[in-house]
Amino acid sequence: MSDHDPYVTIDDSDRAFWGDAVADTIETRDPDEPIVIKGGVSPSGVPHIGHLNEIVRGYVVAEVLRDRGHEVRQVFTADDRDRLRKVPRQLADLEWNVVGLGEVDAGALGRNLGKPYTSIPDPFGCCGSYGAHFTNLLARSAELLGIPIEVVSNTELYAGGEFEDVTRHVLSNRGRAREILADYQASVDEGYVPFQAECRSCGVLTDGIVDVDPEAGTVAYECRDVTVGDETIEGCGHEGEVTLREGKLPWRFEWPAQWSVLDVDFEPFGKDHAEGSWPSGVAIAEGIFDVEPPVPMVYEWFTLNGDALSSSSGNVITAAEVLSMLEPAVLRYFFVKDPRKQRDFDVAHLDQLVDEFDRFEAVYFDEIEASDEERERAESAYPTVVDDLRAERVRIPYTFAAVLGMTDDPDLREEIARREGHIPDDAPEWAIEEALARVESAREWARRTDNEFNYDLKREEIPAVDFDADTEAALDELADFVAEGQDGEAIQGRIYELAESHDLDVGDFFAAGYRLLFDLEEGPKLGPFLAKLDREFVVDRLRRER
RNA sequence: GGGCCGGUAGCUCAGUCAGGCAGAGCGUCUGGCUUUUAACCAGACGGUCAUGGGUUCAAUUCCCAUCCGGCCCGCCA
Repeated sequence: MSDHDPYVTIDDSDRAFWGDAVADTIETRDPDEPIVIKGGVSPSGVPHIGHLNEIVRGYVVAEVLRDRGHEVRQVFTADDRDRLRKVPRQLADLEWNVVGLGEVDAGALGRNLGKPYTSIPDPFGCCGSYGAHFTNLLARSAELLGIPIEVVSNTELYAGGEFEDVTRHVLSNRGRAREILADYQASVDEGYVPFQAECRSCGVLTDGIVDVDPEAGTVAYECRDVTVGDETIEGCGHEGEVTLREGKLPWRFEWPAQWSVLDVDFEPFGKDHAEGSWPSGVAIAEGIFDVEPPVPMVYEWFTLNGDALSSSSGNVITAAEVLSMLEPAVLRYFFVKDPRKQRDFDVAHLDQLVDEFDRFEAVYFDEIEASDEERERAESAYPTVVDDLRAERVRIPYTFAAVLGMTDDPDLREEIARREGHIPDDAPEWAIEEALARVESAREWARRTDNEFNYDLKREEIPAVDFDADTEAALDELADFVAEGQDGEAIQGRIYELAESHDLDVGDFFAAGYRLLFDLEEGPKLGPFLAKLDREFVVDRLRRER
């Protein structure tokens, strides 16, 4: 079975970039074109960045293969005929507004446990079903990242008949199917039938199969209780018959069936599948469907801010939220890193991720020193994270962008960025525009994490202040000094002098300044900051006039 | 209980496949700016490579055991 160890695809390669390792393995198989790359997830609730592994890991490999001249199809199966097992705590509308269950009809959802996602009404009423709603959000996540995928609904594969032959084939060979699966699952017994029927009476997917006639294409069932985790969903007891299109294969068979029907050449999957579904899937693909399993790749799971991603506990972050704080290219870059490592998506330290990306980019353009290893990785990985390779692009360091975010005047932002040397004189217009777009992202990051960059210049209205006479006198003198057009360092020095000459504590005097500008006790280095704001405003504000 | 993956500086991570002086960025500290607050420049500090054994001239790297985080053997990125 070592031939199908899903870890060796990357482990056994000497490539610096895992995407090359996978692409090499795929090429070794000499697959027909277009090469098919698949991912898939149950549309069970709000999609988070963990789910994006199923899309972005495949995309990275697709891009490497395309760079090598191959034609590639990236399909994504919405495994939407799976059962709703539990009611999620949170949902999201199509605009990514996360809402608690109380805001929708939770009772209605609770009554749908055990039914396929696509048989449950959309709680928001905007899509054809619960499944369609969350598949829609998954598709939108891909779109936000600029990744083209073909979304395939499992439900449609069954209902439309594309899955009928494989389903019949499994049922015709159910004895053998049972034997193979029993090697991997202790619970498989003599009476096991690899099919779940959608009860005509209550709609629950039942395992209570009493008879099958593959040739006629019918399955007789009795709607028994279904055990899902530690919950039991009551069956209604109805006895009836369905066609092969009105139910589904259990996951262990459905996955290899997808490989067969969709002709899958490569599929990345989470570590949860590495030792369960994957080996049994390989055996079923070879022993039942007589197809070669795809090239496998295991990815480790992410944590978010140090804790497990968990829909039920609410520790999730969506693509939309992430992309409010950084560019799509940076998020893609996160997925270009080694899939074998457990990785934390740390919102508090997003600046480090962005800095790392900037460096990665600079290595690609040969602008900084780097090891051969780093260079080799950037060479083939960078083109998968950006759409256009443009050496003239401009990147303002993320934390500096956060500083610029303290003011919302776009011209001032650009002026400061230029003065500090973060925008070259000959930078093209598009590059400046994109560079300054990062300011909005960094601002949002500062706001969300409420970190040391979260200063909000109170430009519109002066904060409520109450200074003593000495402080007021010193502020007036500082205003006069600023009015003369002094530079930042001079203003900084003057602040000290004024504090001393008016017998004020230096710290208190600085705090007065921060209070006037930000309604806070501390802030960025005051002199240079004052020098960078428009002078009239600063002078008026120091005089407490507006 | 059996098995699989991960653990490298305060933080985020390279490096381990193929054994050969322990790496980067950020943070911290120091100095520069004639005077506490850096978004600038220069420099320094920082590690028992989770722990303990073993193999080897040499181990972060290979082997064994243990600890920690997570996963699989029931469903689920």
